[in-house]
Amino acid sequence: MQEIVSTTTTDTKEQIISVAERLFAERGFAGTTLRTVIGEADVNLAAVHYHFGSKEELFRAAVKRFARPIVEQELALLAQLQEGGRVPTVEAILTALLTPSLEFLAQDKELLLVHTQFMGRCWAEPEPLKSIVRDEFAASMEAFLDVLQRALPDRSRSQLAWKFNLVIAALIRVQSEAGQPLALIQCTEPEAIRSAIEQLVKFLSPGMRS
Amino acid sequence: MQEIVSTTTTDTKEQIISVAERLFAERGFAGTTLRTVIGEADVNLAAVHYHFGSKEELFRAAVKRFARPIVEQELALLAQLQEGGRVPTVEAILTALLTPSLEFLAQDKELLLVHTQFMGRCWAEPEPLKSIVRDEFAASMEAFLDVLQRALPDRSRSQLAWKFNLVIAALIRVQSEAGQPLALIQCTEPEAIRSAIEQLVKFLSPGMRS
DNA sequence: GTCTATAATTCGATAGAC
DNA sequence: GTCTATCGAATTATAGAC
Repeated sequence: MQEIVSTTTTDTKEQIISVAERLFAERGFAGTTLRTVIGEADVNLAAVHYHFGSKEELFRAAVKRFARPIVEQELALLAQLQEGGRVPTVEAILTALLTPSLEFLAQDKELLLVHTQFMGRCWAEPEPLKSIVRDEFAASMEAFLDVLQRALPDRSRSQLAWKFNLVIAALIRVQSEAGQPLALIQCTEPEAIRSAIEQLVKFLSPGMRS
Repeated sequence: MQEIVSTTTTDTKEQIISVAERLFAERGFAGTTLRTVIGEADVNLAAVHYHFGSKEELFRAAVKRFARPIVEQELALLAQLQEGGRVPTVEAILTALLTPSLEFLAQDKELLLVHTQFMGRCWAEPEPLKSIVRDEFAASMEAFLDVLQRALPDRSRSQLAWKFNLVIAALIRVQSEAGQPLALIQCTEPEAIRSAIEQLVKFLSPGMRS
């Protein structure tokens, strides 16, 4: 549908989202002012309202832009695991869940840290912002929970739900702390990311079965 | 040192902290205005600045008031585990870490949910607020990491550190989600809290050893 | 210690020219 | 689509009477 007309996306709208994403990640929604956004994005204040309508809609646009490719890849990996009606292992399911968030955007090292921190902080936002994030990932979350239920049929749905919740918590924590002194993810080299995913899966899998 | 002179603490300073704590928990620091605080606390705006000096100092006061008894009990439980030079099990260490945060304030059901959500959101606050929280728990965190190192002497310090980080993440998540539909903690009955701690320890312990 | 009143600033949003 | 200019409201913080 879209043609590649330039190597770098310097469109005003995308530029605003990129800066807002980073500031939301660092300071949260309420702690970020539109004036800071336009200052760093080098655009006019009125442009924000022209393109997005409001600060909250800008937040929604930022969430959608970074969430969609991740959810897409999560569901693709999950479908791949279930080809031919197979029931995947817990390890395979968790790997499919964690990989897109941590690896997908690793092409750009700076971007990965921004995105991971943005996602980490998104889950801590108060309503109605949290719902924006939750809704965007809802389809993927339900699909993973369904597959987990089939991999562990003798566990109750409610038990699987809160354990799954802790997996998400671990993912968010790893993302939030990325780059800090004693964090699991120290650098964004593809090899280091894959190693981190592997260690995370080893940490979490036994608990899912306990 | 202190005498019990009244059944309820209606002191202005304590009243302000109590309301601020709840609002910080629900909306975060930047999302909470002093005017909302004084409105619900039914005190004057100037009283906040008289007692605390600034909004940030009010936050610091709130963090200290709820963190100190928790840290105190954490360290007491840890010392108790090590009596006679024993090396505790991983399960015992994790139980000592999780219990005070989840159980200590369970005498007052409403207060427990406020405190757990406050602590959960504190860790998502941007600097310099996050450092206030981290500093308050630093002594306890280091002590637990030291004991874990003795319980698992063949693990590297850095590996223990990020795994310990995930334990904290699980605790924070359980606290943040407390009371919500599919959360581990649905009610604040002492029995339910203890059961939740037990399940959490079972979930996390195998991962610590993996 | 508590209050009223207000300073000084900053916020999100909008109007209207180009 | 982008800009300047500004509105109206909300913010933290302070001054000064009681």
